[in-house]
Amino acid sequence: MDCQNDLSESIQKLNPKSKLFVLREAPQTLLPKLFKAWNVTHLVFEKDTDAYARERDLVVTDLAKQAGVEVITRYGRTLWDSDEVVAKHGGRPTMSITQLQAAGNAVGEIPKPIPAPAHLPDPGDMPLRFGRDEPTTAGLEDLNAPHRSGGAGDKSYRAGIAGPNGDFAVETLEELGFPPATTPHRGGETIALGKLDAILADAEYTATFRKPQTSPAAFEPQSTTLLSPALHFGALSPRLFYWRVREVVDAYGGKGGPSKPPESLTGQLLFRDMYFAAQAAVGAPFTQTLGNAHCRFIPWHLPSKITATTTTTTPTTDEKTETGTGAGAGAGAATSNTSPDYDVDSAEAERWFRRWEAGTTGFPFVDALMRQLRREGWIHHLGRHLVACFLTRGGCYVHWERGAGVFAELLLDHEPACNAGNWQWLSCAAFYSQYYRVYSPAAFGKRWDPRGELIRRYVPELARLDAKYIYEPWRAPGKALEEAGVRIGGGGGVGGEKGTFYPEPMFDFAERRAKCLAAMKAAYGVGLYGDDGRVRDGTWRELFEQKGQTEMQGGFDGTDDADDGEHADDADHEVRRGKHARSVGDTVEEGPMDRHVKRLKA
DNA sequence: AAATGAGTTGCTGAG
DNA sequence: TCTCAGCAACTCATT
Repeated sequence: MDCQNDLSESIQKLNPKSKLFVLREAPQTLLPKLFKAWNVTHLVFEKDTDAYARERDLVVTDLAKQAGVEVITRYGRTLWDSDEVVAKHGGRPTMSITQLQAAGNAVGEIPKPIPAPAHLPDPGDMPLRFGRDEPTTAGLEDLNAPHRSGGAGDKSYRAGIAGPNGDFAVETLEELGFPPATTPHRGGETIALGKLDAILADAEYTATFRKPQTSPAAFEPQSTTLLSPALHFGALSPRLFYWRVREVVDAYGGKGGPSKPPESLTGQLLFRDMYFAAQAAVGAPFTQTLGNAHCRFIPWHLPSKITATTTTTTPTTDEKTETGTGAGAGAGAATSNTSPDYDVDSAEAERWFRRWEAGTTGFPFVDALMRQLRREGWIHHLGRHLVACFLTRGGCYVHWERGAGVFAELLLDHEPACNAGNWQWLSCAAFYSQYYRVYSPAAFGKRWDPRGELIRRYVPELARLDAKYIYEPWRAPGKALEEAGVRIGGGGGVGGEKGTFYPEPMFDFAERRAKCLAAMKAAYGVGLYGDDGRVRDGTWRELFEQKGQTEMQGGFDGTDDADDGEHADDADHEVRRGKHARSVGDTVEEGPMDRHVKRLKA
């Protein structure tokens, strides 16, 4: 919204008669009517590699051809056209930064951005002498419903194609039924370009930027550029970013010279291209395990439901694209990693997942990051590493697709390709395999933030606790807790006296780390990938049971809910909705059904 | 072609 | 304060 309003104002500055004209209807039904009504000769749009976007753009292109409209596409989301990168990489996904660099270099030099127009023509007539088609949502639920306030629902469509005043205005949060944003991060090209200028003005920062050495605990100001949301929403061109950084880097004469990819600023853009190109090659299964030949099958808890219609298709090579928000009308079959349905194979893992999501794990650094994410829509990349490792291979052993779903919902800079790719990286399902390198929820934070300032900010319950104990408050002596006004207790909810209770850690981290390591070793030993038939039909289980492996889907590991044998049968089809917008303060209690849940498939 | 080194971002404890 | 081996050990790139 910030972006659309800012763009509209920029257009108006060039020509007061013009602006950004927003039409409220799905392009698949709207465009054919516009082609006729407005005598359209050309349709120009940006390519995209996301599964839904590809599907939509194919339909639109076909409709345009039928109407005799010439279609022109450009790619603006990446440094190189992802399809060309894939072509130069033999049609295979780019699975390492070296591969991306080699394929990118083979494509050619990264194009320089085209300057913005200096003037714009007047808009023509835009008569709307046709009816409005409703979005084809039959059988689809409104995924955003939980976020719309007051049960008002989405009023933006009801207002008509040209909006409530008939002036093609940008929709408002209120029309969409959303409450005011809680994030302090604002969008729009003007802000993004201003930020870029400010960053580049600091040549030392720009030229010597080394991502692994930026702090995940820094806030006000953060240690990285925070330009990822601008890249996502199209407020900043990655190629403009790249070339303006290059100018500074090339001119830099500081001691020790500039940093280089992959750690440098331009390196960060290369990683982005790597994920986009990987997605372009793999297609729809890239955002999930099932049907993904490049993603290891690891029998995590809380796996996505496998249904007859779960997509396993791979698109043909020519129409590949990238990322978008996927939140549009009709985002359907193809975007399945955020599918709300998953099997609760372990009530314990489900509780851990809920507490992770709510920021009430009892591990303060994890909770601070998750609460920062929920409130502000952004956390530092290394913070994402920690919480992702913790949820998957380094703690909860919960499926990365669950975490990716939560990130997809909360991140301002969410790119399906980067999100899925990074979750695969951190969970060691793909891109990365050193699973024995496990982040510690206490040690990792301390390294960057020994005073625990990030925790004090986002977990106010602990704000006054001595730095010595702030990462592990359960180890604090009673006296220290008392002085800080902290009470440790509860299973992850904040108790009656708001802000005074902080939960006990939900498990012994060292113990969980050891279990996860052993389970990862077993999974690597089995060596299945997502496209294996045994993943779909469930016979993968035999391979793991032969190895005596217990930490897996439906595995019995003798934990607190092992007393429900008589209910095992009706647990088989227990499914939980994956989208549940609980706020940080909510108590996450074990539901009556939870204790009945055991395993999903015989 | 087997072997070696490197891989954006682990932790702990010794020196 | 910093560096480094040890922990256990995976893939990829290069030779």
